[in-house]
Amino acid sequence: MTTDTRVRILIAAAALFARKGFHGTSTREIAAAVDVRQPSLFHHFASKQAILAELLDRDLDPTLGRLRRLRASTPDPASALYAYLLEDIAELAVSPFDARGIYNDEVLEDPGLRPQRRKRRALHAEIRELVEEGIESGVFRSVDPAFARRAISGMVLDTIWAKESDDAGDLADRPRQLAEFVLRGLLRDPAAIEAVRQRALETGDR
Amino acid sequence: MTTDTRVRILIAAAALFARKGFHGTSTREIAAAVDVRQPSLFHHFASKQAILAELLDRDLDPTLGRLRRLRASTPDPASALYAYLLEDIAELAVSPFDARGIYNDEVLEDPGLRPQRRKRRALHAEIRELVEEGIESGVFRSVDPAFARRAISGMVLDTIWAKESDDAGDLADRPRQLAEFVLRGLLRDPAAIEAVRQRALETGDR
DNA sequence: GTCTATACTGGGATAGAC
DNA sequence: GTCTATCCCAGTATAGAC
Repeated sequence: MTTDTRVRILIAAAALFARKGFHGTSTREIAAAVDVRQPSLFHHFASKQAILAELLDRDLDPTLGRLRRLRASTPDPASALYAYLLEDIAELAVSPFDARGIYNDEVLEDPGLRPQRRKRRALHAEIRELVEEGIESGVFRSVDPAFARRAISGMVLDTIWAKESDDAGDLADRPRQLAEFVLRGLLRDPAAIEAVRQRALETGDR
Repeated sequence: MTTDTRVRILIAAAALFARKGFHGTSTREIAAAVDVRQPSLFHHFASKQAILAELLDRDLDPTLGRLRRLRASTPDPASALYAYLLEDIAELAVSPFDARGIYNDEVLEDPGLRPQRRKRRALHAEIRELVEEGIESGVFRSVDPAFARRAISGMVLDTIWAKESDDAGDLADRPRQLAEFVLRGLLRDPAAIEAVRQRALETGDR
């Protein structure tokens, strides 16, 4: 018994969205990739947009959950951020759904994707709060939290684009590299990074 | 005498591409924004893609030029990178052409945009080399240069997205914040950042 | 250099049989 | 749950008058 057609549609659509964008991908292409006829898609999803909505949900929901859990269980904002970045990048790397095409902000603008847009905002707010906590407690430099949040999102996004790029480098080490880079940019005392990583790994492992 | 229609098309198209993406923007919308009929566009540009191509050229050519000039005139890679980031972000902020929509990699894949794709690769290569030089000379930590290049691109891209966002923070200070963040992530000795900034400003000012 | 009219294509989605 | 057939619209681009 092969994988659920519904899931195969999601996987194929995600891959195509990543390569050609949402608008640049036709339902016919998705259908061809799944090896069904184009109208069959509409038995599983009400619309092309509904496919995207489910992809977004399947990425945003667990990500938001992870971050909130980490924030609750890890008092130190620096370690929480470090652990979040590790987990997020690692998760993106192993997910069957290629996330590279679903966060082009243009597409999230559509009124039909309001719930997803709200979740994404919530995620951004959580990260931003984490940065603010770090600044208030004095561990982070006093950067503009909005800027830091954007820088982090941009790096994460662009890092996952490296999935199959030619100049990808050592992919397995990417989560750590990213977390390290971000924390170094934020920490008032970069030497503290060893301790931060240590605490982050402790919380992550249990 | 109002601005050249050709230029007004470029400005309007860039703004729409930024908001809705290339595929998500129709030539009708562009025409409406310029207040001409849709077929009139084709007097100025051979195709919709040609509009995008020119936008890319107008951004890539000067950017690549600036970076190469800086590399030639600034022996210290750390300062060169700092100066480049300052200039690049500042330039993006004042450009009449909104650059946010033109670098969705999906769209650069089209065979018709090969020249632009090549230029972009060249730009990436230059940045990567800058990072490599910094590592070889011992000023930068030994990060994966491909990763660093991606992180930088991602941050720049996402930073310009902040142009009119609600949580934009202090926009005027963004170039410095970005350059500082990146250099802190790279420098082996973060305390050296003062000297790096100093040298960068000297080269930039003349 | 801009217009109107229109050709042509491809895309999303539905109807209804099996 | 998948198929064939088909509708309908939106999109790019061209022709040719002014």
